[in-house]
Amino acid sequence: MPDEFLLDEQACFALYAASRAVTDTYRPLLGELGLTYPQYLVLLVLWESDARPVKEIGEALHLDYGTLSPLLKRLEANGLVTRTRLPADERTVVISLTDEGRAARTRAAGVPSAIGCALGLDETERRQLIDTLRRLTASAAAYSSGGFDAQP
Amino acid sequence: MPDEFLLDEQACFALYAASRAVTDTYRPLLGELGLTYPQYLVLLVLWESDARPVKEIGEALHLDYGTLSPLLKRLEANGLVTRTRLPADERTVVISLTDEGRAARTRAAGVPSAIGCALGLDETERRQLIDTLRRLTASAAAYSSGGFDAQP
DNA sequence: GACAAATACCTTGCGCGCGATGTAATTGCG
DNA sequence: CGCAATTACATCGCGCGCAAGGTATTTGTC
Repeated sequence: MPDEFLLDEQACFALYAASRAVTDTYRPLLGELGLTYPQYLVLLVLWESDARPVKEIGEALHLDYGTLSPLLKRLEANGLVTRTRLPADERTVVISLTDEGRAARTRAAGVPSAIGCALGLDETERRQLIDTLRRLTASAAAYSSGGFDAQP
Repeated sequence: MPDEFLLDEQACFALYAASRAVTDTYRPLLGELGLTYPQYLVLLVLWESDARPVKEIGEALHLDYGTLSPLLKRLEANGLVTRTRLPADERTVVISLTDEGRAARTRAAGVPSAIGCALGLDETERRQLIDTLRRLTASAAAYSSGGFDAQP
């Protein structure tokens, strides 16, 4: 049996390395738009459906307020989104795209295909990778908050 | 054709989310040992072969000096490694395990299997995931520094 | 209608991760 | 040999990512 501690045997390290390699690939592309990868993810969420409370963005991206609050302030400072308190509930802050935020989608038109090309996976592999990663994420999340595959 | 900008269609986001979910799973386990996940990775490298220059550790983990230098100082401050300049070449700093650093391997004995369980993948899936991620990482790295699958 | 609990968000602190810049030691080249 | 280029590492600044603690608003309960 191979050593459990061997770096190259570990799916976790492959995941960790791959994730950073992908971010590296995004960096020059998004840099031209003045965006980081997490900021781009927030825009993806808003391009799907605009004017969403911070909570919903956090749920979509699995990010908490501690990460999102300053990130959204930077997006606001860069003129891509606005932050408005909901009159019906003064606790919730709704994030909306500005004209420039919507225009950024056009400017980013080439990004998904460029990345798709850089990853070098065919459609079958891509589908299967997404499927495996989603089950892995769900399994890890269940383990982290429950001990095993238990209900809350 | 589905919207290229859809979050759930993107392998990159699945990767990003999975990577953080895995780190979340490690955190409580490594927290008991006073380690972070990147620090644990450095120890994995040293447990494989001790007394390595910073450069080699960086190559193994795909991390640069800007990340490693302060991280290794923290490991030193916590008594797990020593940092010694090589007499033959005063530029290179060799990182070596202390007794406590070697003992940490025993204390971490249960970590790999606990994580393996948390991920919920069978051996076939695990192998294939590692293989796909490695090819993806290599492809992304080639793209990032060369334009396409070119030689250096 | 008062008040405790819950909710939505913000701030602080710390550890990465990476680009940019700096420094000392070594190598290579004429 | 002399000196420029290279190498190995350190430092700084900034943006995450997350835990912990704080504030303001709303909801639920009596």
